[in-house]
Amino acid sequence: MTPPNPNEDTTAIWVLLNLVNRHVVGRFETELKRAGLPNTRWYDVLWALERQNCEGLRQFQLEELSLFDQPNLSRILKRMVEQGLVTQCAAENDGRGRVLRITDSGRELRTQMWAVYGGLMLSEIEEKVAPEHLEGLKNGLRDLLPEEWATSI
Amino acid sequence: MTPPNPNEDTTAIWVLLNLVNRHVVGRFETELKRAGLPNTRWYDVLWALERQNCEGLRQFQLEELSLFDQPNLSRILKRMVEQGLVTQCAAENDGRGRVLRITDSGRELRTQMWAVYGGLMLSEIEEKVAPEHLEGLKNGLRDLLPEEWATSI
DNA sequence: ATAAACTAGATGCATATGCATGTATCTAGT
DNA sequence: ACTAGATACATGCATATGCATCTAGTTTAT
Repeated sequence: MTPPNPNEDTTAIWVLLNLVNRHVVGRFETELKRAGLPNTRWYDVLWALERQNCEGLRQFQLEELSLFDQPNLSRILKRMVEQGLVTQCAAENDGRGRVLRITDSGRELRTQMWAVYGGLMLSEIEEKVAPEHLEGLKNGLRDLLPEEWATSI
Repeated sequence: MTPPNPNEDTTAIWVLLNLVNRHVVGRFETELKRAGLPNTRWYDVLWALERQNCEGLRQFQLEELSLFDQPNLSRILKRMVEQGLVTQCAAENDGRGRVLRITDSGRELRTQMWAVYGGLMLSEIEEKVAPEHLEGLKNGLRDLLPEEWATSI
């Protein structure tokens, strides 16, 4: 009837995943907010667009790269456009589509954010994980993703 | 000015943590919802209370064990009480306090949920993590938590 | 004994998220 | 050319979350 019970390691990992996510993401959000900066999701958008430079990204492509679902991304972008961080132009060969590009002001904001964001990656991750756990952590996390995703990281 | 850049491993771990959390937690929520059951947070509350049996837990103690912040827990409990899963009695020696206990109906729901929840722990975690990554994953995740927390898992 | 500081928990409000649906455009089959 | 179905994106709505604040009760210091 009920499935066999998960073992201790499995339980520990599930609990740890939840705690770690809450704690680490929480630290990022708190510090960004304290610095008067937008949250990590905005950073991800800015960075994804900055990497594309002037070529830009279609909205559905950005969606695949980000953790947003489609309606949510749509709204976030609206606000980012309002704040002049991102431009949204009609796509050339698809009347439905929008091409997204980062603006200079968006680039500037991302750089500002990186000072905090990058610093947190150092202090909350790089300095914390013991070298002997590094590979296992990285590969173990990859194991947890569907194969389509894991290969790209 | 800007801090030194995090290395590749650090970046990979940060990205993976986010992806894994979204994917794995998402699977749990989806499957629970599909089965017409409440979400993982409710499960955590029920399980924490069931382990205490008739002794019960104060609300602030439950808060420490759970991922809720205080106002949010307060509201969740209200709904769980309304649905007869949990009782909230005045604490004996503290006029401000409430003692929480799980009801029979709460126990029953938790058991039902476990059929899905435990099964997902097996299929999404136990079957996925390669044995050689297990220790590194577990300990690496522990490394990421503040010391006060990590010892108890 | 009493005021100040603290703790437990509740509530209001602004924002975020998830999901269903809507609209416009595109593609394919006939 | 025309219709059926798919795709890109937007919007509405119900719920969840985070944060500030409120109330009631408790502890501490004088």
